[in-house]
Amino acid sequence: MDIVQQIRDKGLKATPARQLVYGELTRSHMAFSHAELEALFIDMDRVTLYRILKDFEDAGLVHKVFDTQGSTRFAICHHTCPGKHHAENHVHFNCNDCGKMFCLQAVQTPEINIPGGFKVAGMHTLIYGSCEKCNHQSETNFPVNKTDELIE
Amino acid sequence: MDIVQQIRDKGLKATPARQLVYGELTRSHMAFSHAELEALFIDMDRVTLYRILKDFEDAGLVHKVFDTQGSTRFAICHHTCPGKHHAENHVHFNCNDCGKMFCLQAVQTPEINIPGGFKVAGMHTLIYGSCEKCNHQSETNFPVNKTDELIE
DNA sequence: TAAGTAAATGCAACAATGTTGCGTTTAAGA
DNA sequence: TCTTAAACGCAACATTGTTGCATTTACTTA
Ligand SMILES: [Mn+2]
Ligand SMILES: [Mn+2]
Ligand SMILES: [Zn+2]
Ligand SMILES: [Zn+2]
Repeated sequence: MDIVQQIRDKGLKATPARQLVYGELTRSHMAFSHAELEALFIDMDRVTLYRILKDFEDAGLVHKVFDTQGSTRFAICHHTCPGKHHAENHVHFNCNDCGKMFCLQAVQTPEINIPGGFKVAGMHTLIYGSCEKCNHQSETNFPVNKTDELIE
Repeated sequence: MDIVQQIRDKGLKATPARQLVYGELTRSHMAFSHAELEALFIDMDRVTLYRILKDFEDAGLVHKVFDTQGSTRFAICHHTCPGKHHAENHVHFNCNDCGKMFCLQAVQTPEINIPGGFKVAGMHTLIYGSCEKCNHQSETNFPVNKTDELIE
C-alpha cells in the first residue's frame, strides 16, 4: 500500500508536506527529532511540522519517544502496531556519539517486578551506547590492537 | 552526617537555598520537577534553583531523570551511589494519575540483549502506572466490588 | 472537471523551559 | 574581622512548543 493511501486511511489529507514526513519516517527506522526533520525539509513551516507530527501521532501513524537528553523524537509505527501505545512494546537505542535513535522493533520491553503498592501499566526501555556505524568509525580513527582487515 | 556537611563535602557552599533543596530531596525519595520545587520554595529565584540543581548534579548529590512526559526531574543520590551515572542503576516509577515520580532504589535495571552492532553502555528503565496512594483513592472514589473495610 | 467545504497551512504572537552575563551579596577560611 | 571566590538576583536571551486567525488546498460531489 502506498504512502498516500496510508495517510488517507487514517482520515488525514495526503498533503505534500505530510507525504514528505511520512515517507522519510517510513524509509528509515529511526526516531527523528524535530530539529532533524526541520533540517531535512528546510522550507517546511515549523508549526506545520509540529502539527503534522501531532496529527500522525493521534492517528497512530507515528509514536513519540524521548531520548537520553529528554528531547522529543518521532518514529514510524510498525505495521503490527497495536495502536496508541505502540512505543511501549519495543526497546529504543540512543547512540551517545552521533545522537541518532533507533527503534528496535524486534526487542520487546522486558518483564520486571516492582515492590510496594505500585500498579504497573507499562514501561519505557531506553538503551544507550554507540551504534554500529559509530563503533566502526571509532575503530578506524583509533586503531588499537586490530588486524589489518578489521581496520579496513 | 548532616545536610550542611554533605553539601560542603562536595566543595559547595551550604547556602540557605541549597540546604532547603537538598533537605527536601533527602527527606522524600521522589524525583521532583522544577515546577514542583518552585512551588515549594516560592521566594527562591528561578535561575538560582536551576543553578543549584545543576551544581548538585555535577557534584553527584542528585541525579537527573526524565518522566513519561519528557519533563526533567531531580532526585537525591542514594549513599551507595557510584557517582555520575547513579540514575542508571535503578528503576523509576511515574504515576499517571498524580504525576509523581519515585526512585525505586531497590530495583535494579534489568539485563537485556540486543542484536546488531550496537555497543551497550547503559539503560534507562521507566515504569508507569498508578502509585499506592492513587490506587487507594480510585478505589475510594469508585468502589466496585469491595468489602467495607477495604473502602474505608 | 468545476464548485463547495472542511481540513491544512503560514504567520504572528505567546507560553514554558532553560541559559548567560553581570553587578551585588555572602559563606567560609585566614 | 577581613578577604575573596562562590553564589545570588535580575534582566535579557534562546529553544521548544502552542494558539488564533486569515488564506490556501485536498478531497467530495455534482
Ligand atoms: Mn519506536
Ligand atoms: Mn532515581
Ligand atoms: Zn552513532
Ligand atoms: Zn499517584
